Formats: sequence, C-alpha cells, structure tokens
Amino acid sequence: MDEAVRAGVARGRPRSERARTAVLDAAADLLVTGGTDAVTMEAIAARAQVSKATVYKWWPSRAHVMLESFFSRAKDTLDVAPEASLEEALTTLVGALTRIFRDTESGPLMADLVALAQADRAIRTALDEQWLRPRRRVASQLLRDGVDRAELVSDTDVAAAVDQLFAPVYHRLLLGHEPLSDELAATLVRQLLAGLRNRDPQRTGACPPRTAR
Amino acid sequence: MDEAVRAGVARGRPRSERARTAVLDAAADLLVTGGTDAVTMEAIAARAQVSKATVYKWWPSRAHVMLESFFSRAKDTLDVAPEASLEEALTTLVGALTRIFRDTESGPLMADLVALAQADRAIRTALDEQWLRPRRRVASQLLRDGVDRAELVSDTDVAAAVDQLFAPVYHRLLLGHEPLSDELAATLVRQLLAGLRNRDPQRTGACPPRTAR
Amino acid sequence: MDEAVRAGVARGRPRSERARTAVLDAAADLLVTGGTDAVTMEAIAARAQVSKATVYKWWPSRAHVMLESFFSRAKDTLDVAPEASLEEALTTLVGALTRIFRDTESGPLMADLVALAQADRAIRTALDEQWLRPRRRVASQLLRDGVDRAELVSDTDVAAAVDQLFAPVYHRLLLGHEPLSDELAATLVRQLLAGLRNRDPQRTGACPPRTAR
Amino acid sequence: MDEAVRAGVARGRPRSERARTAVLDAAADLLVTGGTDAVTMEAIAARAQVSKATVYKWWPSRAHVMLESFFSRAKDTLDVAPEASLEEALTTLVGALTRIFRDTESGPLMADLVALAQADRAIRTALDEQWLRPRRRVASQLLRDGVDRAELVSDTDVAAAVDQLFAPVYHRLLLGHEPLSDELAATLVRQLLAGLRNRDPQRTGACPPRTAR
DNA sequence: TCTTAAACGAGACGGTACGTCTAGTCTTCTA
DNA sequence: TAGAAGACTAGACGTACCGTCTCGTTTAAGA
Repeated sequence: MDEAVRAGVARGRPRSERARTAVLDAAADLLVTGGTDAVTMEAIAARAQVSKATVYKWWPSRAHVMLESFFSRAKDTLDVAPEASLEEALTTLVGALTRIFRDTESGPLMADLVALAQADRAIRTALDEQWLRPRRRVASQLLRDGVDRAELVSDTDVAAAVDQLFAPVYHRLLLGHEPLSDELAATLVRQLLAGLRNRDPQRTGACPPRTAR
Repeated sequence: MDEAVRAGVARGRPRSERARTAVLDAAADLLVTGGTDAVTMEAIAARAQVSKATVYKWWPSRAHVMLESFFSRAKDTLDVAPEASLEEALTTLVGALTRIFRDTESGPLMADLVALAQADRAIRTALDEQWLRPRRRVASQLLRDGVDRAELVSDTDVAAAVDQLFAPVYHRLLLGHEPLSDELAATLVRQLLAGLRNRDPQRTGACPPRTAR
Repeated sequence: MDEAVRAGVARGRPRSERARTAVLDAAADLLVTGGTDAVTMEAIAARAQVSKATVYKWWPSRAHVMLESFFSRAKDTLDVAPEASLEEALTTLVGALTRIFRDTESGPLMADLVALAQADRAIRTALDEQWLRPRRRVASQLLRDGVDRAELVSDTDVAAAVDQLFAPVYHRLLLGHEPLSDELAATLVRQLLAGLRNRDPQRTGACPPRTAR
Repeated sequence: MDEAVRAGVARGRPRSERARTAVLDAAADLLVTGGTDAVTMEAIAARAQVSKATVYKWWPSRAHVMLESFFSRAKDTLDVAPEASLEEALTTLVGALTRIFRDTESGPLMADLVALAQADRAIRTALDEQWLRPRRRVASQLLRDGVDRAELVSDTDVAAAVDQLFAPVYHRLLLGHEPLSDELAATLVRQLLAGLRNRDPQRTGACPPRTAR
C-alpha cells in the first residue's frame, strides 16, 4: 500500500545481513592475503559466497566495498581524557592512529583506499569527510584551545600543525620508508610542541636566540 | 656476431628515441587529461603511435612507464645555497617540492605512483630509493649539522622531523583536504624548528612551564 | 483442513483470473511489439503488473506462457460444412490456418513456439498433440474418406499429403520467403489433388502418359 | 605503407584458421550433444579453446556462428543428372535435403537456425538468400521447364509447388510429427506431379469427374 | 652494395574481470 | 493461501584491457 511505503514499512524480502558482512570480510581478507590486485568484485563475490549482482546492488564499485569494510573495522577512539595535558591528548590521538594502521587490517585498507581515492573523487571525499575531518577536528580544537589559553603561540597555523602530527603516519603507511614505531606518536607531538631549536645552548641561560647558521 | 655482442657494440636497428619520449609524454598526458583510469597500456601505445609490443619491450608495466615519465620530468633542485640559514635551506627544499607537485604534471604523476606503489613493491622501492631517499638525505644532513653545532636539541629524531616537513606535502597532494599553498613550506619549517609552545606568556619571563590542561 | 482438501473445497485466497489473463496478454503484446527477445519473464511480470513469483507459480517457463497465450487466442474452426466437396473442405481448413497466421497475433506466437520447441521437448509435444494433431486428423479423415470412395488414388500417402497442404503455410510463416497470400490455400489444394502433370497435351484426348524428359 | 594497405597486403598477425574451425566445430558439437541451450558463446569459446573476444571479433552473435557452422558442413548437391526425368530430378533434390537433415549435424543446425531466425532478421535473410533461394531456384527452373514443354499444366503456381516439395521436409524436421523417411522424397514428388485424384475409378474410362462428397 | 639482426607497426590471440541482465528461488508482509 | 514486493544465487552476456604472439617492414652497422 501507499501508506505502507510512506510509513517506511519494509516490503519484500529484507536485505541479508549475512551477505553484507560476508562481503566486507571477504574484501578485507583478500586484501590482506593477496594484495590490492586480488580484490576484484569477482573474487569478493566468490569468497563471500554471494552473487556478483548482490555486491553491485549495494556497492557501486570495489572502492565502495573497501570504504565500508574499512569503516566497519576502524573504530579508533576520538575520546581524550579530560584531565590529560595537551601533549598527552595529542599523543593519544596520534598513537591510536599509528597502532590501528600498524596492527590491524585497517592499515592495508587505508593504504588501498588512498590509492583508490586517486581514481575516484567520491572515495576521496568520503575519506576526507568521514575519516580525516573528524580526527583533524578533534586535534584542531585541542590546538586552538592551547592558543586561547596562551599555552601555544598565537600565530600557530593549526591546519599545518595537524598535518605535521598526522601526515607522517600516513606517509610511512603508504611508502614504508620508516616504520610505524611505538615512539613515533610521542616524538611527533614533542618535536612539534617544543620545536627542534635549542634554547639553552651551552648553559647560557635565558631563552635561546634564533641562531643563524 | 658474438664479438660484437661481447663488445657491447650495437647490432641491428637502434632503439627509437622518438618512441621512448612519445610513450612517456603520452602517459603523462593521459593521466592529466583523463585521470588514472585513462592510462592503460593500450591507450599509451595508441596515443604515442607506437605498437603495444614496443611499450612492453622497454617497460614491464604501466607503473614503470609512469615511473620513468615522472623522473623524466621532476627535476627539482637538491642544491641549497651554502650561505643560507637552516630555516632558509629547509624552506627551499620543502617549497620546491610543494611547487612541482602543485604546478606541474609531477603532482598527478606522484599521486598516481604512490597509488601504484600500493600494488607493486618494485615501484615502492624505486620511489623510495630514487626519489624520497635522496631528498630525505639532504634534509637529514642539514638537521644533523644543526644538532652537531648545537643549534638543534640533541634528542632530535631526525627521521621523524624530516617526515614532519615533507609528509604534509604528500598528504595534501593525495587527499586534498588542504591546499598546497605558497606559505606552507615556510610554516612547516618554522613550526617545526621553533615549536608551538609559548615561551613568553604575558611577559612572565623565563621559559614556560608545561601547563596542564 | 484435510476434509476440505479431500472434498475439493477451495481454501484460502482463490487464484486471480485477472493475473492469469494479464500475463497471457502481456506475453502476446510483448512478442508482437518487441519480438522474441522482448518476451522475458521479467518483462511479462512487469507489464502484467504481477509478481514474478506468481508467473512462475502457474507456468514453469516462458515457453509455457507463450503456449497458453497462443491457445487462448488461436481458435480457428475445425468444422467443415458437410455438404462441401473434398476440395472445398480442405481449402477451408488450410485457408483458415493461413489467415490466423497472417492476420492475428497467432502468427508470431506460432513462429515463436516453433522456435521454442527446438529447445524444449515438452513444448514440441504439446504443440503436436494439442494443435497439429487435431488439425491433421481432420484433414487426414477427409483424405481417407476420398480414398475409400475411390475419389482419390488408393496408394495415397495421407500423412505426406497432409504435410503438402499444411507445411507450406508454416514454412512461409517461419522463413517469409513467400507471402501468405489469399490464394495460397486454394492453390495448394488444387495442385495436390489434380497434380501438376498435363493430361491433355495438344488435345490428344485420353489420360496423359508419363512423359519422360 | 599505404600501397601495402591498398594492395590488401596482410598487416599484423594473420587470422588463425585453427581458431575459426575450432569455433565452428565446437558450436556444432555443443548443439548436437547438449541441445540449443548448451550453445552459449561462453561454452563455444571454452570448448574451442578460444577466447571469447576472438569469437566476438569474427561473429557478431551466436546465431552467426551457427550460420557459418551450418554452411561449412551442409554441402548437398544441387547438380541434377541432365538425362534424368523431371520426377527423378526433383526426387534427387528433395531426397538429398531429407538425408542431410536426417543423417548429419546439418539437421539440428538447420532446426536451430530456423529458431534463431525468428529473433534475428539478418539470420532469416541469410538463410533465405544463401540456402533456400538457390535450392528453390533449381527446383523452380525444373518445373518451369516442364511447363514450357507442356509436361506440366500451364497454370502451375511454381512457388507453391516448390513449397509443396520442400516445406514438408522442414516441417518434419522442426516438429517431428512424422519421420524423415527414405520414401518421403519420392512420395512428395509423385503425389504433387500426378495428383491424388483418381482418374480411372473402377475402370469407368475417361478422366474422373469432381465427385462431391 | 649487400647482408644481417634488432626494433618497429599492426593486429590477432588466450585470458580475466568488468558491469549488466535474466532466470529462477526465497522471504516477508498484505489482502 | 494467493499475491506483491523485492532480495537472493547462478551464470551468460558483450566489452575492455592485459600481456603474448606472429607477421611484414624499417633501419643502421658490419661485411
């Protein structure tokens, strides 16, 4: 009936939750065991014991499957202990990201998604809005609060600072030139907040001048 | 003959330089105009007016074509003025990278290569060894020199610091969440060297304490 | 309950006559307007405003729908006027067939059914027993009566003769090499009964000899 | 070179004769062993050890494969012995058709082609022009010659007569209501030429009157 | 000048995955 | 219990690109 439709009453056979999770699991498994090239719609359907038509019905492309597979897994915390210092809070955020990229399927999934985002603007947008932005927002707010309290210098470029905390993690995930070590998060936060410049050279006391080379 | 072969003397028709450059140009053009998906071996050969066999003869995969296409274009300078300060030198390096990614075909090419590197370990290695490592080496040396002359603090994690300078550029190139602006390089260098922490809050003198939140 | 079932009393919702005729009409309409390929179970159900399950519940395949659709339409007469001559009677039978194939939906339906019969033995059997055989039986009886009364030669192969009357109609329907013209039936009957051989060459009188070539 | 192209000089790898015949054989084999439904492009390619792309390159549809498969096999003779009588000549033609339909793969192939012709006008045309018409032409000419020499009556409808000879064969092939027996051809020719009407009933002399029923 | 051998263009080939379509079946709610 | 809605499995469709192959055709160095 029309009323039924308008009321959102389900008509017909309901969507199979089993199929949905099987697809998401299959995609992640294939990626981890066989690499990007192994994750074809054909292979996903076969491993999930699901017909290709069902996959295409709910996800328009392999990239969208990966996206949902990633989001169904990657649940890092955005909660920061209220009593934590700024340094502690930022370290928690960056450390959580580092660990899920290094220790879970989310790492390969994110790497693959960034690759897919180069070919599909919708994926890039979804990644930005649903993953990056919320995390950047939390970090940005912490930094802005620091500026407001005068804990941080007033000319801080918050966006750039956030990139200096998070980008190295993605960079190492994607290129692998350096490991995602346990200390990385603390190091990134410490070096950004305190800076690299030596303010107490040879025990001269006082705050350090900008020493030209 | 055997002697000729042993002597490395070229026998037969020499490799066509025209074909080589046509292929590299075709790959870059296709990428810029049509996106990653448009760059197929088939399309490269067609646009370059070259047979597929010739492309496969010299490059084992599309990724290798992109790699050489990138390297034949991206010639940013690694030279730093000897009289420049540390901050100036680093800003020059990061700024050069930002500009070639933003203003030339090298940006899309690098983005595509990072994507391809997720599926092809050889590409990842080549990118690392032939592109990233030389640039990281120069920046690392500058930072280590700073530590040696006590301009920088002794517990500096050079590798992490280098990432805090370069990774944001790649991150923005790949995800596009923030622009590759003119000021970015200077900001990244400044914030990393001086840090974000306010050392002179309301003229209270002395170095600032770690203010708990 | 069981008693009711045994008693043949209908339980539950009775079958929808509307659905039945809508399906048969849809099948015929689709065939005439779009050709064989347009007649899919999907399309039939959609046009008939009926669910696919309902179609499958009552007809095991598209071929069976076509079969019933054909039989619900093709009602040519098998009655022959008792006072008619043999030639008139046969002409009536063949003419009726020609006209319903040429002027009604039964033509395309029969053509489609013959095609479907190549893939489905059940359809072939049904076509034979329910359509061909009754018509052949009537014509055969007329011919056999003719033999019995010595109007026809005693060595008549009735089955072959019936084919020589009817087969040309199906042949033209299926291949279209010649039209199903108004005169066709009369011509077929006349030529078969009287033969093509000239029995009165050059007015020599008497019955004609078999002139060798 | 242009001259080469214009001259029809073969460029590139030449077409594989092996692939061509393998496809035609596979199509015929599948049809005979598994029926119409077994003959899919997929199955043809698989059995012929040929890629689907190759099949589609040379044949636009399954129907065209069947068509060529049929023509590569069905080589019945159209030659008639010059000294043969009209009756002998026609019997030869019809008999040859009957035998290749009954005893070779050409029977199932033709049946399938007639079915396919219902959905594809191009197939119908090809069947008509390349198969039916040449055979009908020969028979028609024999009949017309007979009329010219007054062996046959002058009001003979040649087209209808040809159908009365050939159509029964196709009809039995397609519907199977009667067998394609050895005697069929002779019977069809005899009955058509001499007619069914008894001209010498009970030795009454003279040609028989039209006996009303 | 003539041979020779590698590079080249064209394009057919066997594969594989694509994204779509239809066949049938199954599950839920409604009439 | 029939029917409508619609999700499901299965598998063929026709296309595109892959990477390989087989031709005939340059092109220059060496004989």
